[in-house]
Amino acid sequence: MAFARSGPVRSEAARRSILQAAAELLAERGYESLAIEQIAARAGVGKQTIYRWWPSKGAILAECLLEGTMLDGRLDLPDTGDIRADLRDWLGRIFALLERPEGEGLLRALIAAAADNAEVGRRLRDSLSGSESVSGRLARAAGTAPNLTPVAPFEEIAEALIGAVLLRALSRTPVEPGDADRLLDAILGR
Amino acid sequence: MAFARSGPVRSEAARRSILQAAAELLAERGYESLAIEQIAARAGVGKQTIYRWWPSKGAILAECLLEGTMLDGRLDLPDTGDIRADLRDWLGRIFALLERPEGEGLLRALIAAAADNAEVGRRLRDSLSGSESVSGRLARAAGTAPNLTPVAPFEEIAEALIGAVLLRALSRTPVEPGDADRLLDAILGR
Amino acid sequence: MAFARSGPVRSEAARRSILQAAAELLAERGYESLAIEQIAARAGVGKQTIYRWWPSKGAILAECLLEGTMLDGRLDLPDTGDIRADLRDWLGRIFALLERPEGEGLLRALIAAAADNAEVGRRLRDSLSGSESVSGRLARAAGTAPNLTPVAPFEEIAEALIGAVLLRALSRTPVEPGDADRLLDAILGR
Amino acid sequence: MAFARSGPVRSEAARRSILQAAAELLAERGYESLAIEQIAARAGVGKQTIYRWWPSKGAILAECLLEGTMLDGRLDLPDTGDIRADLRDWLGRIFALLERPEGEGLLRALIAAAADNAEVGRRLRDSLSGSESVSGRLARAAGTAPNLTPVAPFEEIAEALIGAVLLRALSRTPVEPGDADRLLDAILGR
DNA sequence: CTGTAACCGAGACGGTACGTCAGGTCTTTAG
DNA sequence: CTAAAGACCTGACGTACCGTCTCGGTTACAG
Repeated sequence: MAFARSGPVRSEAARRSILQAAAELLAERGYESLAIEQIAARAGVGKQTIYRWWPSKGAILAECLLEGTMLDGRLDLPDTGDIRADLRDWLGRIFALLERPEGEGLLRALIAAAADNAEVGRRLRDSLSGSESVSGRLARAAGTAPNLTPVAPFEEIAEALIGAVLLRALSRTPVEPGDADRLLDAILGR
Repeated sequence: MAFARSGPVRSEAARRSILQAAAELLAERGYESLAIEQIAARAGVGKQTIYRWWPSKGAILAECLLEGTMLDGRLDLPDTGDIRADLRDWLGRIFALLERPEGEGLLRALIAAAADNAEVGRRLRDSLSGSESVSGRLARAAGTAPNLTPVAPFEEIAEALIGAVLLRALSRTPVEPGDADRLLDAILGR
Repeated sequence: MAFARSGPVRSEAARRSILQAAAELLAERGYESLAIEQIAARAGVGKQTIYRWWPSKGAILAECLLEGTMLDGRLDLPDTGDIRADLRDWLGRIFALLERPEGEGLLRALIAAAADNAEVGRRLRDSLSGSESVSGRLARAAGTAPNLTPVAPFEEIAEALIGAVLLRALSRTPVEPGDADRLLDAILGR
Repeated sequence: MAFARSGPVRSEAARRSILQAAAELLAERGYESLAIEQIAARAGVGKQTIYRWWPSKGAILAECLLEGTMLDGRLDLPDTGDIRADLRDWLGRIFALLERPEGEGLLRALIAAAADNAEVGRRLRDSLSGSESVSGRLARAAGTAPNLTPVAPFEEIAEALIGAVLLRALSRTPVEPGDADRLLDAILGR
């Protein structure tokens, strides 16, 4: 019988160890200084084991995002029925993350990763929008929510909210109490 | 007379040549692959002349932004008196930039630069807002413009607009006709 | 079985290529201008491959001397039974080397190397004395050779002979026919 | 009046300061690590002042040797009438110099300098032979000294003595009591 | 059971770029 | 007009990682 395969199969332990190490090092050193050799060393793994399965450090980070190794669900959009409250809660948690230096650093590292890896760019957007997208939630809520303009262009609103957060991180604008609320009011209307 | 200094003075020709080379290479190769040695080579300058005056490649790019070597005024907010039309024009030009691959690449490179250099982050924000800030213009227009909600939180609106543009570049969302208008309507209200 | 070693092994081809390149460049450029980067370039080898195995350029040259890459046996003391004739032959060949400009240059380069690397100093001395030391040969010959003062202090004689050669090279005294003979007569007695 | 010279003349203070600094630094750091910039700094002089008057660091050292800035007469051959005693005294002082680490270092530095600068080579030889050459003294003594083989080839003997000293320094052979005597006996005969 | 093929860790290899240092030339300024 | 100060270009330094490759050792399926 041809096409038979033999030999051991990909080591799940190595894979998880690599993702873990990559996530830690990204937060510690930023994207530019993140080195494959360091990942390999911290993960206790040969360099070739990384190159065998991922084409670039960006790809490793994309997989981290996909698995939630990095932001593990902490930033998902909740769903209590009150979309406005949910968004307020969600934005509040993101701004809280930005207040801590390591949180801001992590977000900036992710932005850098997104800037040179398309997959990370897409994943980062999805990841920040929670498991269910912000715009999707807005659309679903449109008919029922009493405190939301019914004809709002949901995609654009989501884009603006997330974008504003990214700009915050990039420009190092210090976060002040109430900023999240003001942003939300500005975009959703009062 | 004490405290007298002597010796030659900083070469303006070298300085401009370096900024020019840095801006070109950033557009061509992106931020991560941008190498000081290449800048020096293209500028026809010794490496040490760069290290003497700038602490990092980020600092060079920040100075480029400040001088307008990079986006040289192409993205300034115009001022015709009609703030809504001005914003539409401004956003339209930014989206037009994003449609060309090298334009999108340049913006992503700048984002990467901003992500690891605070000064670039601040300058990028100012640079995108034009010589006069978007929020400033919004505030000034508030009393007079008939087509603008008078009590709008201008800072937040500017943040959202610019942020949305950045997110576009990061997530590689393709630009389609009318996108700029829809974004503007979504945020300023109809 | 524990304690097993794995991984690739040192490349013998790279090692020999580096020694060869170092020997050539030393003769061409002298010791001070001998650059590790040039050795790496000429040997077709990465710089790190040199730094991995040798701590300094002196160490490379010491290994050249040890392997005979540099003077490859051309200057060994022969052994015909007649120690005086052997020494005359040996000194003659050294003086012949000094007559050619590249030979003198090579010897001066070696002296410079010896001056800042102890190992090269020792190896140079051994190397010039041939595989079997001059003083050893003198001692063995003492009982049997009819044309040699029996009680001669062999170590010192060897030292003086080799030293005189070095001084020749350093002071650029031009070599003239009969010089080798005169030196030998002066030191061994007539 | 034609051919009149104007302006200040070469500063003797600067010249001596440079030679002094060069001599000190050579002893401290060796020849390879001896840097023109350091000489300029220690001498309190601009680099250009050195380059204006000397073509290379070797030339500076040659001038030091000529002026006696380096070994200032300490190693001159004395003249008591007893040539053998004089040589013994002279060799003894050289070996004493070799026993101290900084003395050995200085000699090795001078050898390195001689190896890449012809002028230093010649000067070093003369310098070590004292203000009056060893071979000259040997020749003059030939008729009168009772304890010296009258027909000795003086040039070669001087060459051998000095050469042996150089080889000592290069090969780091430790100096032991009586070495100077043994060398002298070996070469002059008993 | 036993081969054997693919995995694993380790790490050497030819390279590129780093940031530093010194060399030697040139220009500006003070005296 | 000299000489200091020091900016300039050049080029080597020694280090960190790149991505590829080669080792032995170690599974886990195929026969």
